Amino acid sequence: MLARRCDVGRVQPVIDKNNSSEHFVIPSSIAAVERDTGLSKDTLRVWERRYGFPNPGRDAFGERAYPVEQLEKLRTLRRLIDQGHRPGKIVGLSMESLQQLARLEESGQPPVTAEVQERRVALQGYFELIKTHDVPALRRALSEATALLGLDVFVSQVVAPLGHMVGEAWARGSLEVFEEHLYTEAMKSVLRNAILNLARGPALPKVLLTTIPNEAHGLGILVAEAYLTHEGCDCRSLGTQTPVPDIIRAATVQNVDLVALSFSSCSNANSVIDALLALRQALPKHIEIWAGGNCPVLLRRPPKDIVVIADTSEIRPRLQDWRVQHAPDA
Amino acid sequence: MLARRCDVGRVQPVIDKNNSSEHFVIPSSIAAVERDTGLSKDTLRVWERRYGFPNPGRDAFGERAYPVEQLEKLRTLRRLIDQGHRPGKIVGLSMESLQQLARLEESGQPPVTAEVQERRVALQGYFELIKTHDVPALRRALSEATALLGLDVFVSQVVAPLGHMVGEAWARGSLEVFEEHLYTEAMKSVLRNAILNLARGPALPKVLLTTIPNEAHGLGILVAEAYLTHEGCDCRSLGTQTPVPDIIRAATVQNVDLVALSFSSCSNANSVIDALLALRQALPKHIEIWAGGNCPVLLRRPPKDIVVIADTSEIRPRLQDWRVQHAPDA
DNA sequence: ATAAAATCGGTGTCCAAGACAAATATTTGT
DNA sequence: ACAAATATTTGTCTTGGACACCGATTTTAT
Repeated sequence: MLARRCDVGRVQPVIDKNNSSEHFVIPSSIAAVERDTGLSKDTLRVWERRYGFPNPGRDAFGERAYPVEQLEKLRTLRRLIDQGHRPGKIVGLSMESLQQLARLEESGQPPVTAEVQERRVALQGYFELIKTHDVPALRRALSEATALLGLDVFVSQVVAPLGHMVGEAWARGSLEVFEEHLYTEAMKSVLRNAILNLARGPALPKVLLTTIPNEAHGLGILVAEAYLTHEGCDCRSLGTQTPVPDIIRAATVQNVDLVALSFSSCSNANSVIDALLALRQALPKHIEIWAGGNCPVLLRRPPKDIVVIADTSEIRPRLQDWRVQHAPDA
Repeated sequence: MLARRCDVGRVQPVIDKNNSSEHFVIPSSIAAVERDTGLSKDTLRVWERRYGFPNPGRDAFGERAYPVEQLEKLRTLRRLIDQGHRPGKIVGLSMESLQQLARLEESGQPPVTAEVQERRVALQGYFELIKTHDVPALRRALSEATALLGLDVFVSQVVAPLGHMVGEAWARGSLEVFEEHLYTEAMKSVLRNAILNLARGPALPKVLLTTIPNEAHGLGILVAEAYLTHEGCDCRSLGTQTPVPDIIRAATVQNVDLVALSFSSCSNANSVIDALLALRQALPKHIEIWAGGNCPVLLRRPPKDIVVIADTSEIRPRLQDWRVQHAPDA
């Protein structure tokens, strides 16, 4: 009887900090590390070769076995790299240095306008609801704010800055990933509700919204849908992660005027431009492609004939442009 | 000046079927094929080596360039393999044979009970709304059905069989992927609304719901959340794609009684058991782990100490078990 | 002085061919 | 007929090399 991979190897005794009772922690395979960090197997191997980190042990079958500490450091590295740091400069640093580095980032670019300043207290309140994991209360509070401010103001003065706060807190490690998930769920719920309550007018343009595979963050397209619906557009969302050929089919069959895609900062840069090029290439000229989200590569090398939306405030003028350009002349 | 990868190579002239004007179709890189088919780069290369398919050309840099037809065939193959076919038996077949094979599958296992039979007409109606892409009407129809039948009956007699119909239609190619996305979005919207309208009781057990990374299908956890909330549980959803370490933290910090995960048929088998083992290993014994969804590997080799939910009808008795087992004795 | 072009180290992805554990199918033995 | 042993299939992991692309600096041209 052969030993099974899950039975032997990759097991190290570790003392639990909380209850001090001994238990075992299974080091992760390279596939699991890829899954949990978003770093490709190729990248993990080439870092090991070049920088000496990660430095995984080997299980009984000679395959890489990453201890939990290294997985944690890799996750921190990923965050910092998404923020603009270069791998070669930071992989050698200790975990403490990395956390310090993340903290420094904090006071970088404060996206605070005068109006936002006024809402600081409210935002802080939402943030504390996130930290206490009280999703129903958060949802209620956000929902009230929507009703009070109106959808467009809510988006620009609450969703955007709160997203910034959450992103920053996450980047410097003071907000757990699952807490960010809780926030995202609450916000999505509120936005969806707001969209449903709007009168759905068949006004132009007809918009298709989605994200490409590997881009799991769906908050962006919801914000866009909320804004566009509020402006009277005819929105159709495919949800997240639609394969590129299917985006093409949907846009063609449904005869939409523009395709709106959202990209987060954790999206793979090559994947983003590749998908945008393929889309632009396959779709007829008269269908516009809008790409939004806080994805660095969109600003650094914006592909030809793609409308890049760097901020929600750009949506309205862009929409005006479109409507002027496609004014009734038939 | 060096030629850039996106400028040269990988371009083939093709005649457009619709307007017969010539345009160019860019063959896909191996990364794009992985993105759009879900087949790993390793798998794509090893299939090529063993079976001679796919048989991509090479671009100006010697890298694989997959024509669209091959990408389409790969997507069909993926569908059939998810259905239980073996790669070696079907990769050599022509596209026509594959489609025929998919059609044969259709009359396989009809999951029709007497009650379901009664609802056939209604289900057919929903299906036609999907095919006409009328999402608002679909949402309205489904919403009415929820109110009429009650959430539990709606789940078992509408969501489940309709999901089957959609899955089958998709498998035999008579439903586009984007149409499945439209259906999913509408259903999610209806379920979310239904959940919000339920009184949120703080009754036990406290449940954490999510999916692992690489598992994008969020309908499963929504169905579970609807059912469990209807049964009075205290549900907290993290949305989709939470990294395993963060599921562990969320479950620990929020002190939940059980973690419910959903897996679709397209989820990678190794990833599934790996994640479940890691979770079971890291979480204390008193936290139950439930794994649901139509993922074949869950039934074939259910991991130790994991509760496998093969059908929504199993949720209620399982919940009973839990409540009996954890009856107030303190 | 300012803009465009060439240079250069850093970085991720791709390639090849081999190895092998685990999953599945088939044969053998009782 | 059914269980155990054997054979085949299949996906993932391995190593080490190659190179296109990115960002920044330096050089050249206007």
